[in-house]
Amino acid sequence: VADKSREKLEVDAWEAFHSIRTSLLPPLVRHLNEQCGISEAEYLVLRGIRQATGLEIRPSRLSEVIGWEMDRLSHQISRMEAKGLVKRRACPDDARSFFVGFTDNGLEIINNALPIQMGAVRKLFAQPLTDAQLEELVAIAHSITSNLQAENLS
Amino acid sequence: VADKSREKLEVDAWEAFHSIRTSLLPPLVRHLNEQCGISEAEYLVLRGIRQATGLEIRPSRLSEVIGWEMDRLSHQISRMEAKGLVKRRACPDDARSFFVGFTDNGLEIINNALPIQMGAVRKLFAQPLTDAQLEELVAIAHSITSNLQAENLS
DNA sequence: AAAGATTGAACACTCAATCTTG
DNA sequence: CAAGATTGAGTGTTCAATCTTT
Repeated sequence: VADKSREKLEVDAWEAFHSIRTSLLPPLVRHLNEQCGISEAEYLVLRGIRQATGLEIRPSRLSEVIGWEMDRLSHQISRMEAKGLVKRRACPDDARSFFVGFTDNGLEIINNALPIQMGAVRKLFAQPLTDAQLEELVAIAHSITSNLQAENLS
Repeated sequence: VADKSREKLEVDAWEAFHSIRTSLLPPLVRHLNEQCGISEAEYLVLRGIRQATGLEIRPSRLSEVIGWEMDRLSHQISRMEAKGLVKRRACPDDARSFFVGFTDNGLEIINNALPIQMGAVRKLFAQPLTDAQLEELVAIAHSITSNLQAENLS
């Protein structure tokens, strides 16, 4: 009986995790779109660049910061450059690389979007949870990512 | 000081939630692809159909079961029909609608994939967590989705 | 008009192959 | 050859518009 209830618990928790994803992300993304005029991908890239000290950053570094593969980032930067949100600037040290920086419009948009999105996350994600639940989420994520290093699905 | 630590907790928890998403899903999807030859979208649709009693189901019902909008599902069914994973069958009651069912190949694939994917989820997601943590995830999801009904980001 | 479903365009992501510079 | 980045094709997702049947 103990095994059976553990199994049900596992399935329920997995579905719970997915229900958070699927219920929370769409309204957040829609809100970002309507209030700030940018997509989630554009938001993540602009936020990543803003974390850089000099308001510009090399793509390989940016890909680490936001956890994307280079091919994904390269496509996204191209689309955003075409839209006038970011611009590429030559890199003096290494001719293979370059810097990505904001356009004036891109900087204005992300400065506007950051507090708006943070407020929305707070309202929809954090507000209904207790301190203990927030702490537990951090612990859970740590357990899962640690275990991931060890396991490899063969 | 209390407000400050609550704010940090909220940001940490939000990042923790995302780190689960971004660390767990890619290996699971890759595993599904390599072991079963299908994508995540194909898996979700096939699993949804298998939950139907008669091994076939109407699209509008399927869209509720898996939580997708109809346009997304319609595109996906078309691609899967072209690949020979599912087939459309006329619906006698209502000429606007139809039934989606498995092809022989589609049924074989999902019967093979279900236990494989469940095992992978168990190994990467559930195994490192305690019973209490799994229960907490269910409670957290419930709090968030309940709150979502009340809030609307104006 | 409402319900069930589809379509085409725009945007996003992944894979494998490629190109250039170090 | 390694590293940094790009490209093109294939797949997936969203939005708004559309079409048919009820």
